[in-house]
Amino acid sequence: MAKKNYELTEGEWAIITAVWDNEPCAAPTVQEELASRKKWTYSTVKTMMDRMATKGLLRTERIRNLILYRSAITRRQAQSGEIMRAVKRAFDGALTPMMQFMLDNNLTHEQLDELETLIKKKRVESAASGTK
Amino acid sequence: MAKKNYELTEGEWAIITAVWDNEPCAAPTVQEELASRKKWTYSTVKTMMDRMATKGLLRTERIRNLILYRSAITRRQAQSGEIMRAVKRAFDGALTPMMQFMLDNNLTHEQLDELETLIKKKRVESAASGTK
DNA sequence: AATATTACTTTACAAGTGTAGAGATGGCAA
DNA sequence: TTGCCATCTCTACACTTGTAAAGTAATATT
Repeated sequence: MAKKNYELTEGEWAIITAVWDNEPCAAPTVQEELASRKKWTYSTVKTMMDRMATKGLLRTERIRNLILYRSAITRRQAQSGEIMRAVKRAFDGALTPMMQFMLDNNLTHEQLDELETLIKKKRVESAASGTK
Repeated sequence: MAKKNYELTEGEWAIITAVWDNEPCAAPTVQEELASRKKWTYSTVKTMMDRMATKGLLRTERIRNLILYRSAITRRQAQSGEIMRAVKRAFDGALTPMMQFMLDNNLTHEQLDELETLIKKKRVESAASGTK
């Protein structure tokens, strides 16, 4: 398995999000789905989707006159890619400093509490099975 | 104050990092500094730096035949921008889910411990002053 | 002064991304 | 059968980013 680091553009995020939510789906569906947020014409959406298919972000299946698209990467993969990108560029690849930055700058009281709970639970879980 | 969300490209990150470390500095300095990692010619570096100045990422001061560059944004601002970018695209703007994702996917035991300590300390700090 | 060195300026080009018009095509309604 | 509608295909263009060569100007060296 390749474990590639996917870095999607703004537009690609918009599109693949719509695909995840409707998959498998045709280009017009995606265009309509996005119509509220993005004022993209059908042409625009279709072009982007085809480019994404070429890149391996989407897969296509042709059924008679219709082309069905599905995502070729999972939401998790894309999310992970986005995080990796940030950590690599802005924190020299080190995750803990990045999390620390987020703690210091972006979180409220309640979110801190929430997080602490999560960590506790996480620790218990990973203790219960031989985790890295 | 504008509170803009800065999104730097890969190349811009490389350059501004060198600037932060040498500021104020001239383009040749930056080029030499980066020479090990990036095999960019002077021309390339200079072009990028001038574009960055135009964009407001760097500021310049001309002293006779020399142009001195300084960063126009702080490392923190750039880091924050990178995080905001990720959270906006990949987590619909919600920070806690992003942190949870990082906890679940990217961290080791030790890092979890580390983080918990940080959170504890953070909580004490913010309790000690009327924080949001 | 003549030359070499250093730093700057101008110009260019390819790939990628956002954006879309215009035309082709297949299937359904009148 | 004749159009109309949905969908697809082709082509294009501007802007950004990475990349750099070539030329010019200022300074330093001999």
